[in-house]
Amino acid sequence: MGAATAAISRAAGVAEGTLFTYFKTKDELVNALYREIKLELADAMMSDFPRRASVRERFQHVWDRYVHWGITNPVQHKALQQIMVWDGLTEESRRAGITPFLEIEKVAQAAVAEHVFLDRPLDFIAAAMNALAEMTIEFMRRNPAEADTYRASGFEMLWAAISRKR
Amino acid sequence: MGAATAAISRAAGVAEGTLFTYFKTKDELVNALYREIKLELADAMMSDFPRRASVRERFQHVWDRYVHWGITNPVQHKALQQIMVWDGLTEESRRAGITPFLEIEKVAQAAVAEHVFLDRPLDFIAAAMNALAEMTIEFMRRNPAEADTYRASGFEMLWAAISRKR
Amino acid sequence: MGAATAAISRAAGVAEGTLFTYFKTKDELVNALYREIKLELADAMMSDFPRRASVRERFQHVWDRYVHWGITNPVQHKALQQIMVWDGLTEESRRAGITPFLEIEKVAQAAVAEHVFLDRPLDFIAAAMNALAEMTIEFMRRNPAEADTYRASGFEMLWAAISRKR
Amino acid sequence: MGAATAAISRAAGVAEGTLFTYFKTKDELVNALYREIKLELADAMMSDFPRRASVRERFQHVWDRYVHWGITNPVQHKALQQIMVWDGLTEESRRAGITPFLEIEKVAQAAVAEHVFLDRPLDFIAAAMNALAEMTIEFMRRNPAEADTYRASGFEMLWAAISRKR
DNA sequence: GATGAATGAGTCTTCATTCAT
DNA sequence: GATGAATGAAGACTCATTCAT
Repeated sequence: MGAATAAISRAAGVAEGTLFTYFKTKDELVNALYREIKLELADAMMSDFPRRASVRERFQHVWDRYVHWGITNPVQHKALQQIMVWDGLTEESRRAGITPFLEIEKVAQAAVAEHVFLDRPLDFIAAAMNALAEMTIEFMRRNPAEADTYRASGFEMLWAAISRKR
Repeated sequence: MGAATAAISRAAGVAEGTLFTYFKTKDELVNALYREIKLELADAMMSDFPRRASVRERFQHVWDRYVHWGITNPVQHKALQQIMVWDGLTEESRRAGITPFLEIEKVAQAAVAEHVFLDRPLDFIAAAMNALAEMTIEFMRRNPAEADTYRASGFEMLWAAISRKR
Repeated sequence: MGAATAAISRAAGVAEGTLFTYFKTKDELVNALYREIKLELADAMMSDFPRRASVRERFQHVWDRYVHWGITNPVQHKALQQIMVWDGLTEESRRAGITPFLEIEKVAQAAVAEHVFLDRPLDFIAAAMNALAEMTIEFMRRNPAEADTYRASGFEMLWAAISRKR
Repeated sequence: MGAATAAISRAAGVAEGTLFTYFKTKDELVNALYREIKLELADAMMSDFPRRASVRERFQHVWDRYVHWGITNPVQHKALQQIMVWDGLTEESRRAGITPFLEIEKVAQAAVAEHVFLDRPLDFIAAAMNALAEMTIEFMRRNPAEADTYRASGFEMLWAAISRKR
């Protein structure tokens, strides 16, 4: 689906048969690709993470890195979106894809404990961030001139959505 | 992709060839399907719309109807998600798919004018609602026992995200 | 195995995809082909069968028709040989392929009852005929000038092998 | 065909590439395998050969060893059957495969000279033995409880087929 | 206008063969 | 000489599309 194995191997710079020495089936390949991209994304988000900054600054860091990665890696970003609505993604891969983001959940956990965030399930908070970031990336891509404005507005929305008012 | 034309025609209760008397290609068919489902969804959201209620009540109405439709129409919802990341969706269809939701944007416009909402692009607000609703539907589907809690929490997030504090 | 689906469809005078509207897999196709050829062979053997002639004459008739069919239908004959040692042939097909030859077994049965044949399992007798006929066909094909001699000698061997001496 | 070179090298306990330092192509390898198995079979048949026994006893010896080898070496036996109907087997290999069996033909030759056998081409006699033995092996394999009966009956058939009556 | 059998380009996958180590 | 990762041609199979009925 989406990409033919011929296209994938071409993109990877290997022969078509080579893919199948590493992955038994295309499904397996796509699942592995999903985890790989998720890891890359997590790396991008967590590098230079300001562990001692305020909750808001830490979230802002993660947000900025996320949307920046989305803009500068359009191919991977597009692939990720398509894989996420694909039927062949295993529950196992889905779980594995979340793992690298647990650091972020920990920050959220602390924020809930400190009454900075409303008391909501952590994965729900993480998913909200994800959803708003994806939608913000889309607007940034379509309107590059206003990209910075969208990035800032998007984060304001997120912060308002998850933090305790006042 | 995703569904073969053979499956689509079977689901539609017509012969395989018949599809192609109405649509020149499958791409055209999928684009039409997209608009069709979007219309259904808009209908579901706007029926019984409380035109005279408060901004918050009107948004709550729309939100509740949206997530309810997503839960009760899983097939269409899934199709929609897949079509939205599909390469063949035309810009024209995308625009047409938004049209039925202009009513909602009008409400948002009024809310901005009345300083109920922050001053943001209306389509950005609409997209935020969409993104949060999709993510909420996902949680409701995976955790039916807590569906109502998620629906309410999701709306609180949305409202906090777009409304002016205090 | 042996023949590619491309070759089979070409031989059948249809497009490659057409095969798969009639058979779900190649295995299924080959199994069907096996039964088909077996039926043809049985037809060839049993047409003009001299139901009232002596046991020997009836066996001679069957023998002559068999080796003649093998010589004049080399493609089908070769296919049959290859399918018979193929792993994908189902037990069901094997049984179905034998059915048209039950008439011959009936003759053998009568011959056993009349003490014309030695008292051996009927399928063993039939298999002996089959084995000797196949080997005879091979010699006839390799040495067309002596074909008639081989056909006659082959039958003498068979008759000696299965009939009661003197 | 039937077995991939990967499987063959695994069975042989060598690396995939190693096969091709000994054989230029798979065809060549299979041809060599054919001769190898034929040699093994000939060895099995001719060991303890009772050179001074009667013609019948010598044939019986060969027959017993043949069917015994077929039963106890199912893999090689199956391979042999498949190679024999395979298109790539060279005429040269076919001839070479027969060579180890010339000893048997010599016995048959003597038997013809002594008027024990009917006057038929020696290779025709050998082929008949082969054909009946193969078919007998099949019955023995499918019905192990009656294996000895089939082996004896099979030989009786063979002897009747090739020896001069009375 | 509706049908569905037939088509063949395109897809995933296998496997004999090569070659750098 | 041995290895096994890499290759790509060839194989089985799918599916959007056509067209005679």
